[in-house]
Amino acid sequence: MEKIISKYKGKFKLTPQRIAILKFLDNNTGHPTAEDIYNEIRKKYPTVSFATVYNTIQALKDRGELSEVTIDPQRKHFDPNLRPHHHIICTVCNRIGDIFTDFSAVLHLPEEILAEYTLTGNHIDFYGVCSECRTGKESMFQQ
Amino acid sequence: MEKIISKYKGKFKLTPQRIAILKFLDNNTGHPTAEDIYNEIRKKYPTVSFATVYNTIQALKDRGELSEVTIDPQRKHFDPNLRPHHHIICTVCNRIGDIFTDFSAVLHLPEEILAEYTLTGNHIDFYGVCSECRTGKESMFQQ
DNA sequence: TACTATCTTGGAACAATTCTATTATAGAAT
DNA sequence: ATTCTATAATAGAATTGTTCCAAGATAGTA
Ligand SMILES: [Mn+2]
Ligand SMILES: [Mn+2]
Ligand SMILES: [Zn+2]
Ligand SMILES: [Zn+2]
Repeated sequence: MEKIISKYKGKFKLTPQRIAILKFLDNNTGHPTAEDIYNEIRKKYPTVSFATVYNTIQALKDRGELSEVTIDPQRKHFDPNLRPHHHIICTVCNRIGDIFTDFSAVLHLPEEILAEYTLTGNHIDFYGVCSECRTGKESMFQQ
Repeated sequence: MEKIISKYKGKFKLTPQRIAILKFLDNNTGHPTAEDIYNEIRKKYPTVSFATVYNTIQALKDRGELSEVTIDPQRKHFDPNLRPHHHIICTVCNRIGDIFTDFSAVLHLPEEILAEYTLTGNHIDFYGVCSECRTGKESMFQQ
């Protein structure tokens, strides 16, 4: 927490609302939506507005400290972890988990694709069912 | 086209609007949005409504004949090709290309992930710059 | 302590999508 | 061919997620 404050000192105004947002996002691996952030901050600052949440998200994205995760067709999720990584989505509860393996070396693309595109990156969405969602219904997911 | 009509015969009502939509989607590799479909159908049926486009999309999804591509944070794209495949997005023009390589065998996940999830699938988004977007500015993309 | 650039806020605006009530029609039954 | 009815098309309202805006508040500096 002290680290958060010192990190942003002099870079952008640290208001109580922003500090609460930064605190919530710090090491947050839950891929929260704007609404998730809003609901959390509202606990401590009941009058916080969605505009503040979106403004802060935008400020952090502009500073390259937050990324947008496009997995959920309904809403945007955000990720404070900027280390390149992949995701795994539980198809039952929709929770998004992180996978820190670099697969670039094994993702050999066909020549025709390499001829047409200059590659810059890749992102994998794995799909599965998490252990919590399997509990009590193991049989449903056994092959 | 005849094939389309016979394929749907007796399964769902073939209206002129739906036939136009099916025709547009048949073998369409352009990953159109609802608006793309609407604009195309409107050429022939100027009074077609967005509701008809969305209704038909939904009917096709329900019948498992159209899938939704969640890549663009702004809007949904649709894909009539149900064969599992991956995508490559040009980061300049945002066009979405198809990649029909199955990487499952080389995507070895860490034990802790395999312990937590029952895997069911994967989808890769590759990023790059297409040849058209490179034209005249090759230098920008050379390493 | 005062100043001001920046931030917060509520609500309006917006864009994509879904819903609703009404009218029209494809395809089946006669 | 004509009638019938379940299903589809339509216009527009409603909903949802997100962005914009104008006014008042405040963090950080002087
Ligand atoms: Mn992540
Ligand atoms: Mn595709
Ligand atoms: Zn789950
Ligand atoms: Zn391009």
